Amino acid sequence: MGRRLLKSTSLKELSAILKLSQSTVSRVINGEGDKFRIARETQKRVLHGADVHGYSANTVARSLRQKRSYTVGVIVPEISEGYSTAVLSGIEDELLKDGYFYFVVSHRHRPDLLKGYPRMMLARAVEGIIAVDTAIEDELPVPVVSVSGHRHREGMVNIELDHDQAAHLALSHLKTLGHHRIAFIKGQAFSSDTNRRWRAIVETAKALEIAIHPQLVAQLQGMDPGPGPGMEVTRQLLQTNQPFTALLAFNDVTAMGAILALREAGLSVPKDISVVGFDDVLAASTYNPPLTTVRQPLRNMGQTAAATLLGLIRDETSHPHPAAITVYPNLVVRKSTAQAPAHAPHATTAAAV
Amino acid sequence: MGRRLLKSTSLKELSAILKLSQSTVSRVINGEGDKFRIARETQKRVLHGADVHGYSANTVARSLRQKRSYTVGVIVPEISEGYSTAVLSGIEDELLKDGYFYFVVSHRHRPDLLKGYPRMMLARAVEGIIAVDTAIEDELPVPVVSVSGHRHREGMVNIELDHDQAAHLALSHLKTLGHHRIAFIKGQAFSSDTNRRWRAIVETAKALEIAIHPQLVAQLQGMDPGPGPGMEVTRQLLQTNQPFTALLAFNDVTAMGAILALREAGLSVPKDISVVGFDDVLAASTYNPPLTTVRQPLRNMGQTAAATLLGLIRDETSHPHPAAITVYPNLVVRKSTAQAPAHAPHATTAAAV
DNA sequence: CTGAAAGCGCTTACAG
DNA sequence: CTGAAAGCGCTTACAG
Repeated sequence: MGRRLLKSTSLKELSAILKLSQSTVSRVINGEGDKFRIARETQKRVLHGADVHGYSANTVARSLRQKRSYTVGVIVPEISEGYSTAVLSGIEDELLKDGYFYFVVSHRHRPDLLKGYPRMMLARAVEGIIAVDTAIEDELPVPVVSVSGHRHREGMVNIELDHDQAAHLALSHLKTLGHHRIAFIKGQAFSSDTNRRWRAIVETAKALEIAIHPQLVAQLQGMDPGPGPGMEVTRQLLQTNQPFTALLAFNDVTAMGAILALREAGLSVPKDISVVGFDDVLAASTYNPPLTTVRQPLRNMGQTAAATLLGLIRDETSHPHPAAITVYPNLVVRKSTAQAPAHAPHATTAAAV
Repeated sequence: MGRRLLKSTSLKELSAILKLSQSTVSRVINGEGDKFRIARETQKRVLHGADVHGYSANTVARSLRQKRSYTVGVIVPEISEGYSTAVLSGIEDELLKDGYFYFVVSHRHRPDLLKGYPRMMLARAVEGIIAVDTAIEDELPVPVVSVSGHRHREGMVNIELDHDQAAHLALSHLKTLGHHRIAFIKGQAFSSDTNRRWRAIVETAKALEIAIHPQLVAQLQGMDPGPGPGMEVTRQLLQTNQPFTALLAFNDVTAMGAILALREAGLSVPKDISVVGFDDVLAASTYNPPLTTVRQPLRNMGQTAAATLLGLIRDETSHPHPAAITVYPNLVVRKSTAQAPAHAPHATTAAAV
């Protein structure tokens, strides 16, 4: 008999049973009994009655009246992917312990969804939004916290990695190992980290006196969140015949794709070419070879984002908030990097390894 | 100035502007203009006005009135893990195109959360629940669809893999390659697939005349969703000194852990030992070696679960529903399996590869 | 074809 | 200390 919602006792019914007004019952249920100096005896009766009749307030009605939903929206590029899900899991930790729930939506870089989802979430009365690696264009009437967003805007705080330090970690590691000719794979244009990170690399390279050869700089194309684009672009890098002994990838998944392409060309990682990833997703440590990577504290970034958002939601007085909260990377050295070979290797004909 | 919700145009305001009643505007907005034979001209005006003033119905008010929330709850063991996220992404596909949103919670096998989350979601007025690889104990007042749940219960439908076919795919592949001594890694006791899958393996092995050696059967321990437990248990398998040439892992992540342990023991995959995984998570194809695995159509399972749940929610008359919907696996042959060696190899001292 | 009005289940000024 | 009543923003019988 298709009933939709649990037909539970209503406030009206419960107060009728208890012969009290809805106001009184409501106040007790919400823990405001003492505040309104409701007789202890009455409070006991109410609590007991609620228990016996299985009463709990209808959150939809409450939301409508209070104009609060205890719900936030989270928008991510893609749900089945290491980066977003690590952040999500941090968000969940923080939100649920404060009684908040969240909706997740993934836009997959489709412009219509990017535009529409924030509105849809707003129509769902979310009290705030967390945008993970996605730029929110519209000005929103609720606080938004973005993780790696890089769009500074009034009332929006950004959780971001210290990209300068990240670049320094990666490049000085490579320099120490004797690498001079380093190839770079930049992120797709739509990824909000792409520009910021590349700028940090350029500056750090200058500071460390590492030359960046334009022919050794490539950029990821297409929306595929898998290793495909990294593989593709590495093949192209190889075809230019510009020698290099190390490769710095935009992220771990790309690094994995690069390794695949390198191996396909008969090159060994790390013996011939060292590869450095970025993120430290779960799969990085079990990859073969295990990836040397710049670790982003993704889960922690999620927790920070959620805690910050909750703070903004609660903060009625809207002090000026920090525009950004910086988190720090660290270098995880594993097996995909090694001492530079004496001579830069050349791709041979494809050979299985 | 802590305002919580978008102070957007209300129905009242919009109808005042258009000089129409709320009823008329509401009907047009909800696509019932023709049904109520509202003049086409009027409909145009309404739609245009809504567009101009950015009106969209407050879903909280609508929910309260209709007693529907257009929201479902999804409960998963772990959010940052390949299996759940693949299913989630299928769920999202299906739900959002029908205007439903979903809450996600992950219980991490904590009994208090397993018990509490369904209730919390109910208080949030979810119209149904999808349980991914988790057994729901309580009888719920809303439809429940479970993905790999294996708890048949009144009014609950289970999306499940054809485990017999899965076992057949894996074992006959191995048999064809000449493997006779096969090691098995069963899932953790808490995973709902564990028993069902193992039973299928035992029966299929009998049918194919493949002997199962008790000493070559191990089981995953602990909650760690990563490759650790697989590695651990493979080391133990190796220590028994029982020869084997192939290993069938409970899932891909475990297979990756097993390969790590095998390599650590100086064994080559697939030359010495063939390894078969299960699931075909994203990382399986880029692993080294790329994993031969029994593919579960995870995303499709998520879509099916969502579509089924939506059907149950809509179906006022509650016909008897099928208790289970079966989906089919297929074998993805990659590089972690090969012809069995003439003699079962022995682990040597650890050697880096 | 369109509208006036009730009511979903709460919370919260306002009053006493 | 407690209650009567308004109102959150919709949808939907009911009426014409």
